[in-house]
Amino acid sequence: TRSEEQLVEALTGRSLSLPSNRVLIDKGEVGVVLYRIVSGWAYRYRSSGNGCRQILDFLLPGEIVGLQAAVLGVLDHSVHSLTALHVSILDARIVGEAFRSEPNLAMRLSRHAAAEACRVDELLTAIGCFDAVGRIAFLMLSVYERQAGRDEIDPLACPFPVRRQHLADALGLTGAHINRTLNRLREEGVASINNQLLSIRDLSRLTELAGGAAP
Amino acid sequence: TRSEEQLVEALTGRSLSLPSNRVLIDKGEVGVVLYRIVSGWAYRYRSSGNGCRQILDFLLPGEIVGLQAAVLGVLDHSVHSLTALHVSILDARIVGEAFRSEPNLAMRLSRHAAAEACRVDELLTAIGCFDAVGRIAFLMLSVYERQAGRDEIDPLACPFPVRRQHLADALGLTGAHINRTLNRLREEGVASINNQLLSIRDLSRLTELAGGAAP
DNA sequence: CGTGGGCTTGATAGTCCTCAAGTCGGGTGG
DNA sequence: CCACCCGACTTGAGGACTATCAAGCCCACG
Repeated sequence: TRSEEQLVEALTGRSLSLPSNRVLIDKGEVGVVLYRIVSGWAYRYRSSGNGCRQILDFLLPGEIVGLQAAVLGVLDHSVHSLTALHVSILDARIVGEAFRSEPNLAMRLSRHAAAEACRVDELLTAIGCFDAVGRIAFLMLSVYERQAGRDEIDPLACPFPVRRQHLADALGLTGAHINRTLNRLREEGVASINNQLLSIRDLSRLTELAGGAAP
Repeated sequence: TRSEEQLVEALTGRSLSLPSNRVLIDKGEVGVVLYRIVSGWAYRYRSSGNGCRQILDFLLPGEIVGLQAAVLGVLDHSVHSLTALHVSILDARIVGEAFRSEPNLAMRLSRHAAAEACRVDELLTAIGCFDAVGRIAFLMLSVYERQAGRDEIDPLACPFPVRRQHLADALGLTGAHINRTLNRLREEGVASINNQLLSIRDLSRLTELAGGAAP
């Protein structure tokens, strides 16, 4: 991993800061750069002809943005900043180089891509199989567990900078209905979102609503 | 690619035949084998706690099954045969070997995985953004274009061995509603499914219904 | 203090689901 | 060869869930 570090450093560019709600990558861009999120959240989405957009995944600090573009050549989705965002810029050639001379690094990148694909599979399953309550419960759990896997997170104060409209676009619902459903979850003492913080009051109940399957 | 072939052949096992509607891989299996579809169709799906399943992707001849398991270690979804199926068996170590000594092969496998992920992104977008007509139109187009990209396909007789229930499970609808919507598409002269064959009568209309975006 | 964006809430309508019964075709056993 | 049977497909009526549209609220911000 010594030479890996050298490779990464050689192809690491400057960093970039962005306010919230800005374009990081636009659909169709050719994949010449990769980003690594230093701080802040982003999300990737597709827009779909009829003016509606579908959020495919949320991207948290530490994650790589634009891997698909580096492998396939072009990106089929866009990426926006969700919060203020700070990213470091990598040269996309790092992927080709990794495959050529750093198999372990290439393997790790592939694993990252596979994990990302896995999350999309889960989201698709949630949308296809659950009603509004189940979908929201699923997303809450997913976001919570992703963060808890890295840091120590208080279930009653888990960072959750996702707006109603983002939830709606991610879960195939409308903002109005997201709101109603959120109210129900709060009234029933399951979970609530306040001031960009998620409070999980009844984890087992939330898990049950989300389909029981702990990813 | 000479040595690639050697590697592939060295790790290619027997082949396997399966009737329709059988388990090829079960969720949770450790990824020690890969399959390459010689003939027939399969689909991969997740089941979701409440007894419902979500089909994530259809797998056509020539495609690889179980890549994710080979990269991540375990599989988070199951794979069933849709029609009678004939597959050849590969040793999953081929993936590790490819990364270690055949960068081009590894790259190609990664591209395959990325294309698969891309299809899931599209399906998720269709389910999140379209109503029943749009979703069905999307799936018809997707399946047609995947086949037309490989073989010469008659738009009026495109192989489509997908049952109502499969459509329902893939598109987040019920079999009954799939049927009604299929009737509407047929009556309006857009497309119809008969005897496992898809007939596209009005391609531009179908494309429009599917969101206009030609993948 | 005005403004704008996000949040809330209500009434209405539409899409889609549920449940159930009935049809059709192909395969099986007598 | 025919009766039977089963799975897949159809179709209908009623109801549940969610979208739509619109209005009002609230806070942060200029």
